[in-house]
Amino acid sequence: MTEEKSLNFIEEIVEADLAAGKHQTIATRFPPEPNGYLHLGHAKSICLNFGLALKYGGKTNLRFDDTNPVTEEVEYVDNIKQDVQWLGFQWAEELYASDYFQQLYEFAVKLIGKGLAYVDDSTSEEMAKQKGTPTQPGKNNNYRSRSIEENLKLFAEMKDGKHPDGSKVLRAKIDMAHVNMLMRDPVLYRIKHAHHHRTGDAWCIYPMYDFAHGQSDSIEQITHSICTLEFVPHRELYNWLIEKLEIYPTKQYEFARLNMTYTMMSKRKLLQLVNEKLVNGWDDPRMPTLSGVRRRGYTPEALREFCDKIGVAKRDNLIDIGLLEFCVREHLNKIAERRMVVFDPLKVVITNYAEGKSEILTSENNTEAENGGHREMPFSRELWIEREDFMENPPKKYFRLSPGGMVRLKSAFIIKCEEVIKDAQGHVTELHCSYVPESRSGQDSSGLHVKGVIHWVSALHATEVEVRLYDRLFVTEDMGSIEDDFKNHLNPHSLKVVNKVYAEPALAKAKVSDKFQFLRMGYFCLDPDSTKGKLVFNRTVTLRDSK
RNA sequence: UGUCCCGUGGUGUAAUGGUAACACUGCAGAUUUUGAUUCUGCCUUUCUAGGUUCGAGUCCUAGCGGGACAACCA
Repeated sequence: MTEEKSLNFIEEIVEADLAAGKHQTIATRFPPEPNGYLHLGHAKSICLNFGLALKYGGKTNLRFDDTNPVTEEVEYVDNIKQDVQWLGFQWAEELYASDYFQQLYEFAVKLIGKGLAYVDDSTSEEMAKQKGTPTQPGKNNNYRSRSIEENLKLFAEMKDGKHPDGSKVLRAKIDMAHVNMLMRDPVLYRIKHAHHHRTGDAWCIYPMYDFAHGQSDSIEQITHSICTLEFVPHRELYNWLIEKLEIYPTKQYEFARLNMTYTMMSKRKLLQLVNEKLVNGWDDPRMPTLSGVRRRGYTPEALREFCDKIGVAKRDNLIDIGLLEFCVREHLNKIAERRMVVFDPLKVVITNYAEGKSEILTSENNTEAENGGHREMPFSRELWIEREDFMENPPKKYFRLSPGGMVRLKSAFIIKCEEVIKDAQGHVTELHCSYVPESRSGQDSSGLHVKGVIHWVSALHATEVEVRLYDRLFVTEDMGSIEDDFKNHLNPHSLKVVNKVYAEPALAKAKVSDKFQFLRMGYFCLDPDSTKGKLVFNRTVTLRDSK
């Protein structure tokens, strides 16, 4: 196979490194902080990191960046692991930055010993003031000139719990006038008398991101440490620490994070939606979380295809959510069995069909699938059709049912509308139709040609289900550009529940997360809220509509 | 009035000094027992100005535009 696909800029770097013999094999890592659920932006990162290792024969570690015990929880750890596996990837090792706390502590001592770190007693307000601004240099304070011995002693005291939260920090001693704000003596360690989900109460000082992430990369001998663009300014510090600590020189590379129309990827804001009950949990099918889209009915295959299609580059982007939906439809079209379900029922009585009679017809499950097979559908005198599939005064290009008009009932017969029954208000309540017995699907000898084909369900055999119709979570296309509260942009119609939807009997056998195409209505999957008495289906995505 | 990153159709992404292309979207048509799928066609592109070069989307300079950076968050 000679499929030629151009490389993204990171693949080019990897290939160049491999070609130059810089590495024999590569190692990447996916480093989530366990303070929330994974979302579509993480999917991009996961596909990139794991994809690279798969493509070039390396390995990928799953490493939890758990250096802030106050926001992190095991619940998140468990769900993150589940999401990564669901997406279809397996990590080489499951690791935690907290595994390295002792090592990190020793790194800090080494830095102090080299005169490259000091204990600062300033408050965070004072430190902010001394730091300057992007256009003004910062100032040194008196703590900066403490002796190595004093720093060593004080840092040990911090570790031993002799000082309260916020009273002291350990800072790198770099340059308070540096043009890069991150190089103006960044905080390395802070005191937090907090219980950690893994290390318990063993520590009361915790390293900051900049003193944990790069060091963890280095300890694991990660060859390519890939992160998003907001970490570009951190790279200088990342390299400085590796150099001063004299440890394995991992290289950091940055790519542009995923942004999508009508949604939002901020973990902090997603948490807010959950906490304020504006959605029904992290796995609400409207959420851009992996657990949300999974419950919605998206498939890992579709997500991986999507990540492949959006590419990897360094410029800011806003991906049309329609592209994700395209990928979802593309996959579901191949794998989802078809079923007939009537959402807004209108009764049809077949006047020339014997009362009490019924017969079994068959319909293909999926003509797109290799061995899609068939299912049985009962047909009888009284049927439900979609109210929308009948019009009393149809426009020219309408080719469904109208008075005196004919239509094909999918996988069944051609019927003709003979009489429209209305109530006192003039509301259509029922249609009386005749059917053409020799037009039966597969053995049609009627010679009739009708353009319209509609779905239907036998009223006698229908099973009642609930359907949840989802729309975009936000009404604003670019949520990154708003200046007011993001909650002002929530779509009030993002969820519409339709009860009493009539489904063909074959659907009653559905199991949770089973995926179907409801003919002409969209793709649906069975929600875990379903009970024996009542099945609940989520609309994953509509069908393309070119009406 | 700083430093860094980035500017290619409507949206993404390619083209690695040699004919600007692929996908999505949109529009038009064909096929269709799903107005789906499938198929065909069309619309629409290198931020600006200089420079290097036989030749620049690509290299250089400047400008313009967008983004990032002043958490004891990651």
